[in-house]
Amino acid sequence: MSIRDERKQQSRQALLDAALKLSTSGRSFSTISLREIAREVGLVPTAFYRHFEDMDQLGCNLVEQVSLRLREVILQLRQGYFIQQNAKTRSSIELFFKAVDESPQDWLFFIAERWGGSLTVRQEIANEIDILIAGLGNDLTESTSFKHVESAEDLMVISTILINLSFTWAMTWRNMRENLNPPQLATEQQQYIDQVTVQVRLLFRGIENWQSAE
Amino acid sequence: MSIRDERKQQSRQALLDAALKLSTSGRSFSTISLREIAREVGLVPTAFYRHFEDMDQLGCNLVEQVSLRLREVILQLRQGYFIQQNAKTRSSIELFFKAVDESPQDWLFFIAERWGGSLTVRQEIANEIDILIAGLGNDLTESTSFKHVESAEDLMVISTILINLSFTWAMTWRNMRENLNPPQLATEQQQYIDQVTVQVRLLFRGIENWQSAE
DNA sequence: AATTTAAGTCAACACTTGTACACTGAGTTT
DNA sequence: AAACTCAGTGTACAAGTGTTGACTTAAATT
Repeated sequence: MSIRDERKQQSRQALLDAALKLSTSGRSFSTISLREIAREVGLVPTAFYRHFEDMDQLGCNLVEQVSLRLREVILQLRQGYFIQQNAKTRSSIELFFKAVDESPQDWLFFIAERWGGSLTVRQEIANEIDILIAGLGNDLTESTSFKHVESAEDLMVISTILINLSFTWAMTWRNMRENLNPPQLATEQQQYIDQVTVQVRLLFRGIENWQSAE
Repeated sequence: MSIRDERKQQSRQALLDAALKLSTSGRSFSTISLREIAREVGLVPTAFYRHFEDMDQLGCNLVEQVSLRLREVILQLRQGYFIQQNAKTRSSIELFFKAVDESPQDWLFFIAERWGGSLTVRQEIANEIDILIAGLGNDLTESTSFKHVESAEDLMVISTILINLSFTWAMTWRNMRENLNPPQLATEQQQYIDQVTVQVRLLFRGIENWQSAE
C-alpha cells in the first residue's frame, strides 16, 4: 500500500474510532455530530467528506467493523464452550462478561443502536444478528448434547433466545458498573452471574426435555 | 379543576403526546428537539418551559406515563393467561402482539429508550422494568402450574427472561411491518408467532423439569 | 522534471438549536 | 371592580450544525 493510501486509511480508522468512542460515552450515535467526530480526530469538518458521504455511511461502516470483532469474540466463546467435554455453564458466562469488559464499546454500540435512531444502521445490525444466530445455531446442531432434537429449526430457536438474552446481559452488566461504586459492584456482579447461570440452565433444561414437533 | 388548570393540563399532555409521536417515527427521543415538539403542538418554543424544565424532565414524565399504560396492558395479558384453566401459549402470544399493535408507540419508545441516549430516562425505564418483572414473577408464584418450584427467586428468573424477551419480540414484530409489504407480512407474522410460541414452550418445559437449588 | 491527484485546510453560507427577557391578556382571587 | 397570576407570545442572541467551493501541498504518475 502506498504512503498516501496508508495515511488515508489511518484517518479513516481514526474517524471510525472517534465515532465509536463518542457514541458510547453516555450518548447515542444519532446524537453525535460530524463536526464532533472531526474535532476529536483533529481534522477539519470538511475533511470528513474525503472518507464518508455522511454520518449514515460512517455508521454502516462502523457496524460492519464492530460486527467483525464481535463475531470473532463470540466464535471463541462458542469454541471454548463446546470443546470442553464437561461444559460448565457458569465459567462460560464468566468468560462472556470478561469479553464484554474487554471491548465494552463494541457491545454498547451494537446493542444500543439495534433499536437506535438510524434506519440503515438498524438494518445492518439486524442482518448481523441473523448471522450470529445462524452461527450459534450451527454449533448447537453439531453438538452431541442436542442430538435428540430432530428439528434444526428448534435449535435455531434456542440460538435466537441465547443471542437476544446475551445482549440484555451485556447491557445490564455494563449498567452495574455505571451505577454502583466498587465495594457493591463486585458482590452485585457475582449475584448477577449466578442469576444468568440459572437463566441458561433453565433454558438447557428445556432443551433436554424437548421433543420436536409436539 | 379550574379552567386554567384544565387548559394547562391539555397543553402539557399535547407536548407529551408530540414527544412520543416524534420519538417513535424513525428517530429516537434524544434526537428530537424542544422546538420540534413545540412546533408539532402549535406552541411557541418558550412556552415549553411553562410545563417542563428541559427535555430530560419531559422524557422522565413520558416514561412514567407510558409505563403506566404498559403496566395496565401487561396486567390484562397476565390475567388473561392465568385465568383460563387450559392456558394456551399461542393465543396468549397472539394477544401480546395485538397489544403491541394497539399502542405501538408506547412499546417502541419504552424499548428503544431503554438503551437510549438520556441517562435519566434510562434509569427511569430500568426501575419500571424491575416492577414489571416483579409483577409477573408474583403471578408465577401464585400459579398452580409452578407449585413444584420451591424458590421464589427461580420464578423471578423466568419472569426476567420473559419480560426481556418480550421486548425483542415486540421490536421484531414492529420491524416486520416496516420492512415488508402486506402480502408477505401476514405469512411472516404467522411464522414469527409460531417461532415465539416455541420459544415460550421451551422455556416452560425448562420450568416443568426444574428443581430449585440444584 | 513536469504534471496530476487527492487528503486536508480555510472561509463562508444558511439553518437550527436552547434559552433569556419583557410583554400580553384571559382567568382567578381579593 | 381592582389587583394579581401565569400560560402563551415575540424578539433576540450566542452557539452549534451540515455543506458549498476554492485553496494548498505532499505524494504519485507521467
